[in-house]
Amino acid sequence: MVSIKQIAKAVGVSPATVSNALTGKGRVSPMMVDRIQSMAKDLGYRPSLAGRALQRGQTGILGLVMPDLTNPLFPRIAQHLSIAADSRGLGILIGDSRGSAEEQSQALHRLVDRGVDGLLVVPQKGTSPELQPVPTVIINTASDPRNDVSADHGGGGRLVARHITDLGHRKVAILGGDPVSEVQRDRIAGMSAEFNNVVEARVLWGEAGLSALVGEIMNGATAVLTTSDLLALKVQSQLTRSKLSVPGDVSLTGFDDLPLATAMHPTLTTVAQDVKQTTERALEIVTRMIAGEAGPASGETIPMRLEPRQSTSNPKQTANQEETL
Amino acid sequence: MVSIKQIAKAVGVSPATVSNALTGKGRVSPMMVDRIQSMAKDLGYRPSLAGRALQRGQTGILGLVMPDLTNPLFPRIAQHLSIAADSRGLGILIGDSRGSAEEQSQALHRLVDRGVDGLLVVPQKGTSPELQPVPTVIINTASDPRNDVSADHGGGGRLVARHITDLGHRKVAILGGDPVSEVQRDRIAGMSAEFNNVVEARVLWGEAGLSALVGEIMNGATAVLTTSDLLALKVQSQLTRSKLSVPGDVSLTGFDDLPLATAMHPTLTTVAQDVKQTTERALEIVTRMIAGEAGPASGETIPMRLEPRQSTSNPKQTANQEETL
DNA sequence: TTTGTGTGATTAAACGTTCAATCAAAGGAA
DNA sequence: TTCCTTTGATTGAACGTTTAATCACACAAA
Repeated sequence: MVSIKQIAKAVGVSPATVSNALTGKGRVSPMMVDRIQSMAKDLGYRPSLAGRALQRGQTGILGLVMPDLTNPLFPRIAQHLSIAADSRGLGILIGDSRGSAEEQSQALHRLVDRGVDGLLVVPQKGTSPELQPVPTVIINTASDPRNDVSADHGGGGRLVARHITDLGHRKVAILGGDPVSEVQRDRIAGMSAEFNNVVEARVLWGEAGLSALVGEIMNGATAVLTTSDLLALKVQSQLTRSKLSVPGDVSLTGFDDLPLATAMHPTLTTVAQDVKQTTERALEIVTRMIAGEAGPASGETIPMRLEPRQSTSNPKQTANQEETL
Repeated sequence: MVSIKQIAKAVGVSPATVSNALTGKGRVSPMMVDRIQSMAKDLGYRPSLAGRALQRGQTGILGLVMPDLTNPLFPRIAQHLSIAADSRGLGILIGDSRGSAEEQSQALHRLVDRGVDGLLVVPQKGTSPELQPVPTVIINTASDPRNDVSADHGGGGRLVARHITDLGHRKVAILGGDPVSEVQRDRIAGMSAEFNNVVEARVLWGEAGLSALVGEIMNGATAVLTTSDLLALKVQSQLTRSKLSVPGDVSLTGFDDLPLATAMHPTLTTVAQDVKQTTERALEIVTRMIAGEAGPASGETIPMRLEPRQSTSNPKQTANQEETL
């Protein structure tokens, strides 16, 4: 490994001058800067991040903690974050909360011990990660008071709900995976708010809810709104087994716009979140915090986007629909 | 931040002794070790990884480069790797090849510049990542001469093929996503080898292949084997549109056992890879290389596992089946 | 007594970088 | 000339850790 000293010796100058020339900080003559830079290139100089980290007290590394790395959104978050990060010369170290609050806390500690300059945390559902000694941005949902930036899950819920309302549905079922999740609660709250009292909506949760669905439909529900695409796929399976077709007998919506949403038949109406924008904002906030320019939770929210596809249509005319129009 | 010096001062001893006591290296009296350790705990001492990295020339960080972080397998790889890594006190820095060979090379460079001690690379399909100045383990597939460890994709192909053969199918279609992918080619090669000449198998690729599928079935094919679960879902959509049912009219198989495989209806027969074992072996190999104990590509292969589910069954009796039994 | 052998601790340098403080030289103004 | 300012470079310390070399001392053997 070639160091600053070697360049200094090769050019016949002091290490400090080399450092100054390379970082553009002190006072160095233009011609000397040239000589040093080209010599650095010739020798294939790569600054030692370790040396720099020690001196500056910053590693240039950010920690990313997710509730569960098998989260279907993780790939997209990781990708955008990774791209945005290395355009700023930062690295992303991963940490997995493995589904529990204690593991989450340990993951945070490990990253802090590694000397990360900042943390990006998607909290374990239902938990509020303990405060760490480094700048931390929390990506969760609007209703979390600690939330720094997130998709507008409530708004997303309103979007699908409005879509379903516009199509003429007046009685629907809403299916969530786990009521502990603030994100899912916000999505459902958005739906409910939009439905207000023009649409009758029954909220169901988890496996029990999944089983209860067919009953709801027999009872007159003409659409099922879920809080995730995978859940929607499960619902579709359930419906198929009960000889109910989508969207013929019942309309169906998901959330997140995973790859499977367009692979399904019918393609799934869902709500997409702008992961790119969210992660970029998160990164901006955390770098700003690191620079010491920022304060507490800003709580911004990025709009979601409805992706209307084949799985939603007008409701089949039944006895329950007489009041429509 | 509390450093070794502060502990030294607090205990009234030299920094070197503290270092020795904490790492158990030099000669320190047992009682002194006790005093130092408890003082370290009291003060909340955390060793500076930067300082250590500078002195030892090792960062304790590994780089993980994937062809595309949105790869559906990435979450599982990242998770198991992350867990296995931090049980050894290592960190995982992520890099994204973003679908191109050049980006892959840049990602590798960035990680090397960051001072990673080793690299774990899932190569961009069809490429062979350039040699890096740090120990690198390549996770690809058996037919790649540079492969260090991977799932036995060929064996997986043989597994499904045998399953389909055992069920009595004698004419099938195989659908791959992209012939450039060595993994997919190996999977298909395994299928073909197993089918040998007892089952007639037509190999199709990509979107064109997807469209040609129905024709193949009209032509007597009773099963469709794909190289990925998502592809299988697409096939099912296509079949549904053509009023063909799974597995009634045609059996269907996937690959990888993604979450969607059990959410579908019917649940998808697929082949699971033991990501945990693969990543653990990869980690073991790379740490061994770093310790200087290992040589060139070992090329091990981890067996895959068939997951028989509802999407496969005996073929429907048709004119083409008269030779069966 | 001298010589030798452990034992437990210290010293000092090194890893590569940065940065404040310092210095030498040159040029301009008085 | 002397004094001041500017420019371009150097010195030296510091970040926190590790480690080889050294040292002081006690105790046993000669």
